[in-house]
Amino acid sequence: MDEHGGLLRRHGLRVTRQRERILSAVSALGHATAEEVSAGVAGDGGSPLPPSTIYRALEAMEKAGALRHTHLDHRSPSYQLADHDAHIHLVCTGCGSVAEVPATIADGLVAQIREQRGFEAAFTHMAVQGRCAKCQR
Amino acid sequence: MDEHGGLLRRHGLRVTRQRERILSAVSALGHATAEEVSAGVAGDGGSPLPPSTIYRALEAMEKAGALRHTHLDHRSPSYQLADHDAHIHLVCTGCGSVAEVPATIADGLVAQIREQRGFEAAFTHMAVQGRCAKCQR
DNA sequence: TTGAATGCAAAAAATTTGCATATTG
DNA sequence: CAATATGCAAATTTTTTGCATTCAA
Repeated sequence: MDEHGGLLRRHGLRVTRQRERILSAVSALGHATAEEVSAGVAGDGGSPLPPSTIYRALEAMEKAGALRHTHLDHRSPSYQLADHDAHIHLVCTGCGSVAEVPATIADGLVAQIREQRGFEAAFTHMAVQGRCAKCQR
Repeated sequence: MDEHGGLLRRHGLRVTRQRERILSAVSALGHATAEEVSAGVAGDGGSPLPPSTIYRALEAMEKAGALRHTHLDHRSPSYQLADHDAHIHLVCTGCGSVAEVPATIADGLVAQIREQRGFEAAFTHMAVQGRCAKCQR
């Protein structure tokens, strides 16, 4: 459960209890905003973390390459572990659920955009809005 | 230049000078955040608009269907005219430029996601991060 | 006239910064 | 020990709300 120390070390970051708790929260939630991380660590038994610690830790871990972020909904950035397989988020506008599909599904489209525009698109971790099967009924 | 009155009327909204100015700014900029709209209307000769007016007008116009929004960068929502052709934004992480490609380019991918997941994806107006041709060099 | 829209001021959220202290490597 | 990270408080920034007034239909 708490072998996030290795992840931190591997990315050249210091291993602190706060960052391990933050990583645990992100890992447990799959993807989380600063606020969700805050709520997450609040529920792990330890004392709550000040916003500055959370914001700075997320930023540092992202810069170091341990985390990535996208915008799933219409607000704050959501962070995930970076070593998670590359994928696309399917965000349902009906129920808010978030499913994932391997990013490779977009390979054809990426190639097409590259040929037509010379633009190298990164479909990794991106969010696509839509309606899930359940909400279409 | 200012026939946005029709657009407002068509969507069941009242035609006010403020909303016309806001629509002009959005239209001129192509896509704009609340802050950019604020700057835009400040530069049109008229008096500046208070934030509440801008936020409420954008929200009302979006709800009425005259505007749409996406998240181009890592912050606020960017609004556009809804009658703009459906398209995908190619946002360059290098220079920040935003290009557009017709949404139909993703038809194949949309079909694939529908078949595999039953998820009806709306690629319309979405943002895709990447590197433009210029920034790849 | 009457409901919708505005303007202003103030409140609430969300994010960032400065700095002294504590901690990791 | 030196560099990093933390905690706390306060400052910014961004967005929302209440309410009296104005305006479009």
